[in-house]
Amino acid sequence: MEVVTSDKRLATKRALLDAARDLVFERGHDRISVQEITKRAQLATGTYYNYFESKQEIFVAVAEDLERQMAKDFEATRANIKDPAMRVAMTLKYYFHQAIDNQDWKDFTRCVGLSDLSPRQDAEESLNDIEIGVKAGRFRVDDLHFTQTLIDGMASHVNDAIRKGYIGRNAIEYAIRSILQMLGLPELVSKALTQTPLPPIAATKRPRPEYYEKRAEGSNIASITEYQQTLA
Amino acid sequence: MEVVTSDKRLATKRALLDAARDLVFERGHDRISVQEITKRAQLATGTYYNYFESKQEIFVAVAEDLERQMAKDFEATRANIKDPAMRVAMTLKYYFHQAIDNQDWKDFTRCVGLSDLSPRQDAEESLNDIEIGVKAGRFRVDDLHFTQTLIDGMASHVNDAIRKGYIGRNAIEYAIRSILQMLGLPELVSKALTQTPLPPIAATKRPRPEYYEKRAEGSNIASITEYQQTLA
Amino acid sequence: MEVVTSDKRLATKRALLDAARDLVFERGHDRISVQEITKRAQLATGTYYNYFESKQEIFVAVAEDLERQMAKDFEATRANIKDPAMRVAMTLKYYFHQAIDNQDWKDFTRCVGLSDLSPRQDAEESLNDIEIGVKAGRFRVDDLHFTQTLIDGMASHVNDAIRKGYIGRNAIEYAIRSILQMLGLPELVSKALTQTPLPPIAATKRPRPEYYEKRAEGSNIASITEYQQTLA
Amino acid sequence: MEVVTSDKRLATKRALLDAARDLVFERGHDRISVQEITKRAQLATGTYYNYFESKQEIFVAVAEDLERQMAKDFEATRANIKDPAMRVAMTLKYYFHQAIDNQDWKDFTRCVGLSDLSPRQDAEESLNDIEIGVKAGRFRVDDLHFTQTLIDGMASHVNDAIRKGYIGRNAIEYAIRSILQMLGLPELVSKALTQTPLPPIAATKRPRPEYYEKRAEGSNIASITEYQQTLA
DNA sequence: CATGAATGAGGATTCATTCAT
DNA sequence: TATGAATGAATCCTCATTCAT
Repeated sequence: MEVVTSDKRLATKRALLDAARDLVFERGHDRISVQEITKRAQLATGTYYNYFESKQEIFVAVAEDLERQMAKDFEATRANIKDPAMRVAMTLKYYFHQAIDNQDWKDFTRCVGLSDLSPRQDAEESLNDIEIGVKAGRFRVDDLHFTQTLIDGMASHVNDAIRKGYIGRNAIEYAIRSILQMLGLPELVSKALTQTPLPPIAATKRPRPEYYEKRAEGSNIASITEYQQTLA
Repeated sequence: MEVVTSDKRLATKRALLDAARDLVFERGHDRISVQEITKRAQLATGTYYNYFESKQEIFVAVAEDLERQMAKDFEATRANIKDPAMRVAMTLKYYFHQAIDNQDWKDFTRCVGLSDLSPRQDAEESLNDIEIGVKAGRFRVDDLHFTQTLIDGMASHVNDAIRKGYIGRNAIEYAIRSILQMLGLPELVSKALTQTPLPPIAATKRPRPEYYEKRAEGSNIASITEYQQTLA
Repeated sequence: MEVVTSDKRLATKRALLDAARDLVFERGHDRISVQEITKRAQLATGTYYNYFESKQEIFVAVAEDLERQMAKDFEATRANIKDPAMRVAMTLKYYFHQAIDNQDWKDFTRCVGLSDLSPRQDAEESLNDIEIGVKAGRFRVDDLHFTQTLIDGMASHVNDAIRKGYIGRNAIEYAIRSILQMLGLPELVSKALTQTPLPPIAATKRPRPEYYEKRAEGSNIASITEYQQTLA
Repeated sequence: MEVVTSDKRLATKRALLDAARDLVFERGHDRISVQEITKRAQLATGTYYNYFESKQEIFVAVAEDLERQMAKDFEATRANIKDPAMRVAMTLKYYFHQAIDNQDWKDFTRCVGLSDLSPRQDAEESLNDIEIGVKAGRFRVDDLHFTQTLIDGMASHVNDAIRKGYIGRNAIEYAIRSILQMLGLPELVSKALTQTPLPPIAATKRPRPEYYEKRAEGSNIASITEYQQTLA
């Protein structure tokens, strides 16, 4: 309705979003009710429906938050990739791996019944990436918008198939290579770009139990002896 | 209570179990009600509670079914492993990989809120394996029962940590090696056994969409071109 | 159906009755199901309906058991009362007091929703008592049967009113006196008989907590000091 | 939570409470369902659970209502008792007798499975009474709060024992006397206070059948002749 | 916009009763 | 007769959603 969205409105919405997210992460097992969310956010039940049309909607919004966080984590790395083709390749790789490895994302979406959702690059940004590649003469694309949508659909589909176990994770490489070829890159170039490893990206993580935190810093394997000690 | 369980009783229980399993696999997204299960099984609502004490109970029972299926799939392979230590190693490996890769198991347990459950070897069988190893002089173990429980707990714990993303899948190898050492095998032997690859095991699969079925037989990667065709 | 009732049939019925009675006295608070009764009696659910037409019916039957027990407790005392008028007076008094003071009766009937029921003398026996009185020239009654029914109804009504608190317990005396006059005794005689105290009658009691048991034997008041000790 | 409770909220709660109470008094025999209560109160089923957490809870609340009514009935009488010791004695006597003789209380609590509940003086008021007595030098008490709780527990215990038929009603006198002595009054004084009869207190009664109503005004015994007329 | 009372459909569970074997 | 599986209505309770204030 309003183009201008007051600070207060934003704050209230933020409170609801945070409440929803925290509740899911705190007690993932249980069903979470709108009443609980509003209570947690210190708001009246009815207020919820001034911001979201249904219960499910807030969970989608939280997922978008998580997606934005991923984008932010990746931002600096992205900025350093000058070659448009490499940027597209790395971005694809990043989101594919997030879909498989980002524990917060997986926990959250599973918990709220959005298991089918894949994190994806912002459409505008993606479009931009392709356009830049085209302008730089690296890509050959007839319809920018359609191409972007196509890539999006492919990625979503591949993630789905991996999740369901129909195909293995190596499908990611094939998918990226195929997309690059589709954008007009020669086969060998596509292959090379695809094989380039993703630089390490520091994820903004939610707190984990201390023990594993330490592990994660060094080798990510804890000795069995230590495991045994935690079995008490 | 009763030692004698009539055929009819077994048939009804089977009908309920099948109905529950099928419903979960067919529409994993939604919550499944007892009413739906009994309707599907062509029974009255109340009948359910002659067989299970709560709604959750049937899901545990279905999980046990899946576990039994895994055991059956592995049976022939197991029988061919003569060395007790190798048999223990391979069995551990099998169940570890099932926990991570068996899609039916993962789908099902996630869907019914049993995500924490790990498939595990039958306790009796496991005990037997250890005992045989001891008698053959391969293992040195003081308390058979306790050792079995310990291994079970460790496996469960490792699976849990992997699922939560705290550690990587390579923890499996460490876990198996550590267990073997714990059983008294020398380090080098443990390592060697651990690294022996698991022979291919034909899983009894539930039907998949046709397309992926074909894929699965040959290379397990479908070309992107084909993917695109499925995007309609 | 059968005039001959086999021993087995009687035994089964007795098992059901005992199970029902015991369950009520053991956990008076809760609702008791037919399933529980049969389980306790080591019988199948369906068997119940070979003996009783509805769930409520068994409770009525148990109440009749308790009534029979009262009759038995009173039997010896009754036998010693030679005067027919006195016997009627004392019998009335006995049952009136049982209705008010017999704790088992009160607990049981309340618990199974039969609070309105009053214990009463067996109709046949009552009729007999009146007839004897008539034959001995003490009573003047036109219609024996009707008179018996009338007395029964009056007693039931008085008990009801006392239970509901509409009238006090002294109504019992008035009731008895009125009944005796109704049977044709002169006012003074009626009064005298009514005022004769009921001899002490040893009730067959179900076990009580030990502490109160001891009390009941001596004075029926325990000192407050002792009470306080039980408050821990 | 909320200090402010809207009028509407109070009205709805009152409607539920009244509906529950009336249903119990009207058809004490039957089980009463939440649906029936809400229907009677002209509300939706779910509304009930905005006011009470469980079915049982409303019955406790109604009992508290009845308790408040008792307190109100006794208020004027209490106010006229100047001596703190006498006030405590009379108050104890009042509630003891209510526990035994208040038909509404007994009917209600029995019917809803709260038979073990005893009506009791408001804790705050009771505490106050003791404190006044202490300040006036009539009582000697170390710990006001604890003493109040102790008295409460004793009363509850005595009522329970009377209800179960373990002891007679004369236990009340012993109980009161003992409590007074416990508060530091000399034996003779305690005895004297205990024996003081409770002044007549007009109870706020729910409507009774007309016949008994008239009775209650004069002698509380109706002649048997009249009884017979009601037997039709 | 915020509020929170009201709603009523939906879901888990119990249990009196029936009936084929 | 005994059995016990099957039934389905009844009941408690939850919660997404609406709406008057």
